[in-house]
Amino acid sequence: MSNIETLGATIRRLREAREMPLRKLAAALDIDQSTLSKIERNERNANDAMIKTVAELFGADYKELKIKLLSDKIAYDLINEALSDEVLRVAEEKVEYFKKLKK
Amino acid sequence: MSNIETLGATIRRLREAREMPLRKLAAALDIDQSTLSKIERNERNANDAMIKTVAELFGADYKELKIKLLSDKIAYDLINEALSDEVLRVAEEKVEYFKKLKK
DNA sequence: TATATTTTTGCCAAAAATTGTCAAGAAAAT
DNA sequence: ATTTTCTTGACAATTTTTGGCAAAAATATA
Repeated sequence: MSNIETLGATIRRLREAREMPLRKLAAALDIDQSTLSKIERNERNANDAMIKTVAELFGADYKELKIKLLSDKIAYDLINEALSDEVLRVAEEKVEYFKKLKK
Repeated sequence: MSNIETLGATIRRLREAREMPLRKLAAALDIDQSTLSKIERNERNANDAMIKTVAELFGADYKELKIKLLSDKIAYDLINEALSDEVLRVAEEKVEYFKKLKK
């Protein structure tokens, strides 16, 4: 299974599989339907509360949604960046290093 | 050589090696000295123009500074995130995939 | 110690980015 | 053709980021 699917595409896929209209999911998420439309097309950001609700509602894995939410953001920032590989490698080192420091 | 050093620490190290006061480097970067102080302690973000100037001024590698700038930001966002490893792995896949699409 | 210099801090206002909402139009389904 | 769903663009409200001042704190120098 591919992890490349964006969070927006994932939400849309889950929603359409249940033949649920935007309007209804938007209501469940307590946002305007236009906002949800944009989220599904990756023009707006979802947030933690939203993916939690989506996970519960559709029996999806919250962690997978979270990974998509965060990786979308990073990928978007790096898409036009020539040094993206090194950036991610160094970021990984830093995260590991600073997590250890915290303990 | 470790890549874990933050951009702020790097700038400070380069500056102090030349015994240059904050005030002077701040002037060269066209920002307030208090802002530079915060940048060196990673309380504020530097930007591309700033690292370009720093690279020229100190004969440092612009690309390395850029990598630090971007990786600092990502690492900071992920430091409190349990799923950081997966997030970075997926982000890498996405960047690769979407870069190909662009071509 | 006193003085000068450098660095840090807190605060504020301006600018930029994000968010939420509405209403109208386009697309799709019936 | 009518109804329903989805998309788009615009707007204000809110939040976040930025830049700069001015005073306090820290450091260096005489």
